[in-house]
Amino acid sequence: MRIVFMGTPDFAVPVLEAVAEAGHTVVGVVTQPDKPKGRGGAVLMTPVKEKALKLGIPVYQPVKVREPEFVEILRGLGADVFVVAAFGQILPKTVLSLPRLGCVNVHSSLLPRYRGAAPIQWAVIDGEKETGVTTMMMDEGLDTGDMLEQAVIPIEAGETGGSLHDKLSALGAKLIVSTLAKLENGTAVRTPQTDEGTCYAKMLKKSMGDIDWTMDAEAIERLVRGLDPWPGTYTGWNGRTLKIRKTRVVPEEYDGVCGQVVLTDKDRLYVKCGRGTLALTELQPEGRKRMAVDAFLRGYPVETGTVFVRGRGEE
RNA sequence: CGCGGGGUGGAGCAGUCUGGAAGCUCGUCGGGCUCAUAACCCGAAGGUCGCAAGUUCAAAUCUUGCCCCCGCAA
Repeated sequence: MRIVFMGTPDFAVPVLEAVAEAGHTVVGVVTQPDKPKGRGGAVLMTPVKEKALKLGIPVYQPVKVREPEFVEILRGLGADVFVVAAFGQILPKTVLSLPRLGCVNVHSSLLPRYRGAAPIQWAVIDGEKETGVTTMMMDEGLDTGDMLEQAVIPIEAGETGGSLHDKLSALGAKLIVSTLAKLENGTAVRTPQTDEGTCYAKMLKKSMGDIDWTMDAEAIERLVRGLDPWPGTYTGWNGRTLKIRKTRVVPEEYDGVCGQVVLTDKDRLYVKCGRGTLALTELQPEGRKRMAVDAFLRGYPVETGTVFVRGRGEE
């Protein structure tokens, strides 16, 4: 089939690759405009653009896909179907109705749960036992279209937003190939989403990572995993920001206030939470790489009784 | 030219401002103590102080250029 692919971040790259390798003709790739990113304000290509260039596919980077001139360009590509994966722009009806077979989206959750921007991380944060990817026919709503296929995977004990992201990306790549085949030979089955059990995965914000030590240790542990590696969780310590990279829940309760270091020795750093205790096992001071807690404690002695606070820890 | 921190034995840090014998907490190896130990005691090995050039009697430390890592902001 003739396909126009729309996507932007790393998640979409394997999907684009799989579609191209499945023998379809990707006649164009639409991705977000390049923006200054990273240190020094360097302008970087989006991951999808980089891959598209390697594959020799024409790249389009409209500021708004709905601009009439661009819609005409899209129409001119004469695609049978648009495949959309983490594109980052809302497609208006005029665009959705262009391709003969419609627009198919690869969404990284088990719809109707976790519609929205950050379904992968929220599934971890909420402590879900499993998640997956869903392919669906796009409509004007936000991830509300009819579902085509779904693939499920369990969320492992130490799963992080990053590890799950990679797994779902690969899974989504396989699934879209299957879905496209069914669309092509007319065997695709559309299943409307129920309105029950839906929930939205709000966009992640840096401030979400500012640990509230009054929360339960288990909830904080999940937050740390869900937001790793980005945007990451942190706490205030000596007027500085200390990133919390990895933790482990300790069942014992200690006396102290929430956020207080209640036990520490060569390789342990226990912090009291709203309920339960959290052992910090991997940390990252400002300007440093992440390191195991024992290494951290060698260079940054922390005394029992120290209290971690919100923000930057200015007293 | 977005702002900033950093590269010192295997690990994490101090020392750099105020040049002048490379340090701390660990790890490793050997020995001792012990019923035993991740505990304790004694000893040892291990470093071109990111790279290059310069200033100086003397540079981890001052000057210049370059490489790499990281935090913030986007």
